[in-house]
Amino acid sequence: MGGAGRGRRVTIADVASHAQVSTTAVSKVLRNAYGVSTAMRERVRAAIDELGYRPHHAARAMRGRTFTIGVLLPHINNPFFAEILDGLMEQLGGTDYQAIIVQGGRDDTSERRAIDALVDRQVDGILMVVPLSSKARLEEVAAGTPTVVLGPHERSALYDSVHGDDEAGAELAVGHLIALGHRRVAHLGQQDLGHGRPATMLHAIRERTYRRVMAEHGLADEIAVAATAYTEEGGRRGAHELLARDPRPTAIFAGADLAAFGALAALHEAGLSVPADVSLAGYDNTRAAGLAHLALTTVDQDGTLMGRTAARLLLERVAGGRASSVRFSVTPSLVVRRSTGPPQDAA
Amino acid sequence: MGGAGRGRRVTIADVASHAQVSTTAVSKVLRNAYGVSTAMRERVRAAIDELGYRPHHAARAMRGRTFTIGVLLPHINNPFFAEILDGLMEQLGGTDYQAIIVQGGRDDTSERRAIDALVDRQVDGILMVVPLSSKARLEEVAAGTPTVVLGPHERSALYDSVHGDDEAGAELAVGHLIALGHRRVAHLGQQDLGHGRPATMLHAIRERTYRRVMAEHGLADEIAVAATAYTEEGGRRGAHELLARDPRPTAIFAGADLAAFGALAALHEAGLSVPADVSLAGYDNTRAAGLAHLALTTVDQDGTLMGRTAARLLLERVAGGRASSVRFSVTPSLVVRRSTGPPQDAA
DNA sequence: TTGAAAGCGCTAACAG
DNA sequence: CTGTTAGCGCTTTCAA
Repeated sequence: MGGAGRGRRVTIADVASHAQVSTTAVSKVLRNAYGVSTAMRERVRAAIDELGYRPHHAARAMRGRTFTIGVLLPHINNPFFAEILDGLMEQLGGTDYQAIIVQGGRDDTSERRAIDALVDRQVDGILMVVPLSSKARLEEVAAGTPTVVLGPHERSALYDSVHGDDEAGAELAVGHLIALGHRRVAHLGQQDLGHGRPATMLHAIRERTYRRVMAEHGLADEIAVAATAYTEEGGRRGAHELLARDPRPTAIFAGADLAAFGALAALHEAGLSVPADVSLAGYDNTRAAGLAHLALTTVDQDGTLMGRTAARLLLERVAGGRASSVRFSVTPSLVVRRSTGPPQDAA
Repeated sequence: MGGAGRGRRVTIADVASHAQVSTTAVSKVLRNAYGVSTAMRERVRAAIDELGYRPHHAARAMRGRTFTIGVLLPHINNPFFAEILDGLMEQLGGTDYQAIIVQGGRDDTSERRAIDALVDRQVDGILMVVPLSSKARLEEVAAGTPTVVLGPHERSALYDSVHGDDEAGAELAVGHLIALGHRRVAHLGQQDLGHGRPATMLHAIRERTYRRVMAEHGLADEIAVAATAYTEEGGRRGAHELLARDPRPTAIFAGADLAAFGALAALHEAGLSVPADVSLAGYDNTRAAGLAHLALTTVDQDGTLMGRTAARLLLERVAGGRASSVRFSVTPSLVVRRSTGPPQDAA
């Protein structure tokens, strides 16, 4: 059943009769609405405390707010998402809003189901982190529920966007490797999963930028991409694929730290040392990348700030204070550690 | 507001009139209840599809089920939790149930808030993963909502328990290190955060077992514990603390892989090599532990199975098919990799 | 400023 | 097997 044990639950009717006022009055006090005298407010509050009243969420949802922010995460195994969530939770801390998370999964069918679950539960706002769904689908959702999308570089009139400047980030990483003297720089990317809008997905932008920067340095012929997944296993598989080429790359730019860790495993398995034989750069600057024994060169992009900002924008939308949509871009920076160095023959 | 855009939302009344039946009939079809002819069922289903009807979650919650399973996770940064969740999602896959996740956080105040959020939203069942709250508090929740608790070794009449055999696991790890010839085996543990029931918490059991096994081998004087947190940073700090002792340990048993990774960083910073100078064992067998360049010896305990089982037990409870409570224990096994070896002087 | 009353969409008795 | 109807607890006009 409903409450925290036996017995009928306490309703606003109970509070009302206990405080000798109407249910309307109680409702108003609960919502901090206008038109309640201080005296009445006090009486009601006292009654609420005495009776241990808790609002019935579902009943509330029937007419008004749910005080819930829904968060769509592709999968919780990526530590970068944890940072985003930390930022969101921090920003939500002072408010009455509660975050609930659903996992979108690998394909856009299961993601759709997860988003529907949020919409069905009438969350007051939705944060979609790196969604696979098409822009049309996102706008469909955004038309009904305040929405912020984190990841894709899209501008929509219906939702706010928060993302890192993936072009700048990828350029930093690839540029760094080339500046060290590398020519055969390969890339570990992610396969397109959603069938919606590859061009604006962050993995596509990182890959495209890699290709552009290579070409700009006259290295178009050296372009080598393995498109797997931004996971440890994906990185490992992709790196093996890249290392099998002849001649093999002297540097690898992984689109995500997780993939870079997988690449480290592959390099180890191939008997190659980092950075002497192969340099390796990642993306996200996850906690693990900073650990001394890994010391991964990577692109930092402050996930906490992104999460905080997304939450702020969402709360603004929920409060109804903003009609126009907004785009927030975080500028990344390169963190050079010991996983990158000049190529052997140039040393 | 509510729906997927403009216009009034489709209700069972619309479906009923469109299918020329009563709302009761529609409701029954939706819930797969008894007493509906096949013909009517067909008609109703057709009407549902044609009108694009979706059940109103809040209205449903007022009277019946929410078809929601709430999951409490301490924090999403631990990859072992991702495995548990994978198991849960897999088991929920074929059903109408949706999982929503809330983050409990560091202290039991914030955990309480997260659990309340689940209870308030009238989830049909709750899975609490390694909760900090007291047993009394858990039972309070379990009295009102079907509950499964994953982690603590408690038996309660009100909820089901799923946990690894942490005694066996810790014994495997510590025994392995001692068998290799180590005497100064230290332990990286977790500080007690909740003020409820330290004795049954898995980190307490791992630590207690470490102490017991050491004593049983006549190594009581060599016991050394750093109680920080099961995180990378916690492991790093704790390991530095342990390594500062004189004489320093020749082996470290970390209560979690995440802490072991932090310890690897600390060892690297101290200029010590693994396993030549110090052997290191972890717990959980996370994906990363298996990567070739880390090759962490660790205790495997099949988080997916735990998640699957927890979900199964929860669904049984939700369906009301079981009165008695159940305890499910997963037997761990040791995965020996290259991070452990005989001590230097014994080699 | 206050309160009475009409629903929100659904489920579950209860009648037919 | 099918339909009628009374609420679930809350918010929200609309009067007083």
